[in-house]
Amino acid sequence: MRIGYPCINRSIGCTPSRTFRLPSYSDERLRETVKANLACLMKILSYNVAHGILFFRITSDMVPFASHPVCTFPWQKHFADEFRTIGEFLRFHRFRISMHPDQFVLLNAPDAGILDRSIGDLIYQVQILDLLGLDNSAKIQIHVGGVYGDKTSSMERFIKNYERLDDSIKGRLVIENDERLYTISDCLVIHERTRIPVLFDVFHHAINNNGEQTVDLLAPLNNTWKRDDGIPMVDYSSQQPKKRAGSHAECIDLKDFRTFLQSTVPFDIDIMLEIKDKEKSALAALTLVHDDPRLVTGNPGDT
DNA sequence: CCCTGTCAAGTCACG
DNA sequence: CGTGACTTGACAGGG
Repeated sequence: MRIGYPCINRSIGCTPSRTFRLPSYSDERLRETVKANLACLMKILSYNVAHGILFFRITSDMVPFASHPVCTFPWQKHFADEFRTIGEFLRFHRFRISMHPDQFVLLNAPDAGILDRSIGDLIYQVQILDLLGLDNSAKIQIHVGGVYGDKTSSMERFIKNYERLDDSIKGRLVIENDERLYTISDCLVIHERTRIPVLFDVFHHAINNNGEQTVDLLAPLNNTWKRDDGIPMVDYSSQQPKKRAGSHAECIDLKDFRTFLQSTVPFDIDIMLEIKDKEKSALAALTLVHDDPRLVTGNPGDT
């Protein structure tokens, strides 16, 4: 089991998501931005190793406009050495890595242009993971997409479009339940047809479900991840008290997290903490686990 | 220097 | 019908 946090670190003094406005685009601006983002990523990863945090989500903002027509600069070649170095570091320390395209990536979009742009973005994210030299246990997690007034046909469209994807994308793609439209049961239906692994978002499930109990879902979900996929990834977050249901908490609710961990034994999973204070909550969660090893299967970082 | 409207992209729920 | 929310705020112009 590993514990991780997404994209940025709030205590380290740099961001790996530096960007600029589209009208300011130039190859030079792109080079300096990506260079700074890569340097910051390395800094975050070093911090994570020093603190035993071996699960990390790399931001899709690493290379601004990577899948936009304006970007013709061969950043893949230009930064190949930097990516390789970071990748060696990741493999040496046995990191687990994920990426999460933003809401504009919709594999079941009826609009051909939206689908094209979505696939373009997936190709970009695959390139990042490939340049890092990571195997197919490094995953790209997306939601099923929109409903477009007809859920059944929208799920069919997802399946059809998924099947047409290049194997390099298929090997890394996993689907995640969302908080409004597609539940875990929907994802499992799609899995039956495509064999795509299903990533369990605990928080979304609490808000949007078909009455399934978490404890009953763990085995079926676990089975959707094959050997090459690595152990299942899970997204966990806490409700921000007194805010609308679904808003992410500022810091982790350790009592709730402990209860969740207890319910997952004996399944070995990697847990992404989607909490606003990022590494701070990850450290708190790790401390909890170290103080009570019975909460997890295996040791933190041991898988 | 700080404030804040806006940013490449899409969908849906809510008020 | 405009706005907020989404895995993640940061840029850049104006005061």
